[in-house]
Amino acid sequence: MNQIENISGRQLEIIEAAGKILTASGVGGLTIKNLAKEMNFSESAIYRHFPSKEAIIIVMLNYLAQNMDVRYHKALKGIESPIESFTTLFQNQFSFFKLNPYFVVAVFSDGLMEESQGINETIFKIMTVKMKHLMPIVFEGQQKEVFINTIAPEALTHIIMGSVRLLMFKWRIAHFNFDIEIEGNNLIQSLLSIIKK
Amino acid sequence: MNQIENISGRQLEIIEAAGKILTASGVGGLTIKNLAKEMNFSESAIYRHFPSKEAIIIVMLNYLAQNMDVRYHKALKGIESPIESFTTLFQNQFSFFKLNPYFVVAVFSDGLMEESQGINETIFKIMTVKMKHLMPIVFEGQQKEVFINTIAPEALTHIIMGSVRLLMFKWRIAHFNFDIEIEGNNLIQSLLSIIKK
DNA sequence: TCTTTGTTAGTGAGTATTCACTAACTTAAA
DNA sequence: TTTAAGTTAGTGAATACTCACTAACAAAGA
Repeated sequence: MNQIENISGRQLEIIEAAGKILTASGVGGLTIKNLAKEMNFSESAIYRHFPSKEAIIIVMLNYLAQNMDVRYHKALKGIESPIESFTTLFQNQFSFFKLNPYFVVAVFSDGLMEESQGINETIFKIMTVKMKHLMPIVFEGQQKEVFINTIAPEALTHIIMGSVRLLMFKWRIAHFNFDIEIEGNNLIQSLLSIIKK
Repeated sequence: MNQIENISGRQLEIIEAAGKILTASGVGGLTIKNLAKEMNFSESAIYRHFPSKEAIIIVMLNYLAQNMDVRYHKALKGIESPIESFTTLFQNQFSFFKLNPYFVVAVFSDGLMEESQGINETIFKIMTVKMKHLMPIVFEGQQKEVFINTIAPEALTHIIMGSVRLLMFKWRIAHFNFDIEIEGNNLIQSLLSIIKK
């Protein structure tokens, strides 16, 4: 889907510093000044590695999206049962979020979005990556009659993604102060108990 | 729940101007300068009516929350059936959002949230108002065995609220370019077809 | 093996712009 | 004559970003 981005070591460090700031202080804290402070060098040095703040965010989101896509592919490989696929997909997602909480901040923050068309498109791409993996699972589950058939796959996918997003949101406003893997698993079970035939 | 706020005519005008800006330009566009321009007077005149920008947002959110609470009460009065209550609650909500799209921008924007404790609390209060009305409907539906019982009412409420939130989000990033009442009704039907026993 | 030349990754000072907010003044109505 | 509601003209702080400059290193030619 996407060509492999060539990210230098320093660029990766900067991205990780940006993530650290996002987790700690949110979108509002992500300034060039704070980024430079986190990297222990001057503000202008940032611009040796990125042309703009927008570029930093876009590269960061792309890097994470790519990471996510690869993880999903690996995790779902060889799994046949839709229920197992469903469970694996979300378990994988929750453990990824646990590892990279700033991803949640970035993707679910509208502050980032409004200004830049490029950032907007990248976030949209991430939603698409997620859909790309979830939809076929739901569809196949309905075909094989293990998931309920009384509702269109798009509608079912919407409901599933919405509840997952809300869990993310709650996790974020709780400042990541509960175990997203445990709560995520609870949600998976709740969802399955509803959509299983 | 909340004492009636005493809002002057001018204050209400300013709140409505803020709403107009939110709808058109999002959280980033809501500045005192833009607010003054929308009101056709100088920036400093705003401060004749509000002590701070934060106060404007808080009063606005409180006003909307109160409005919402009253509407829900009226709409649900006299309805017995949980399914009808459920449908009415969300139809009411979607028509309210259609009338006040800026409410969606305000409440679902994380940009607003981060900065101020006061704003944070007000948004939390709004979520509570919504929960206050939805939870008893779900609970009663489960008691009367018209809604499924295989899942805790909290979990069911979470899934419902998540899918509604996601619809709001989609509506917003589509710049309000579809009919939220129609799509909302579709969602209500989808949800009912899942949670009805 | 020097020496020239170019590159990479940094510095610190400064740019224009935007932000919320304020002091001092004016005007008009009660 | 007091007060409410407006004006003009500012403030300081923060923002992303640019500028001229430099130390350290790499490569290539004499």
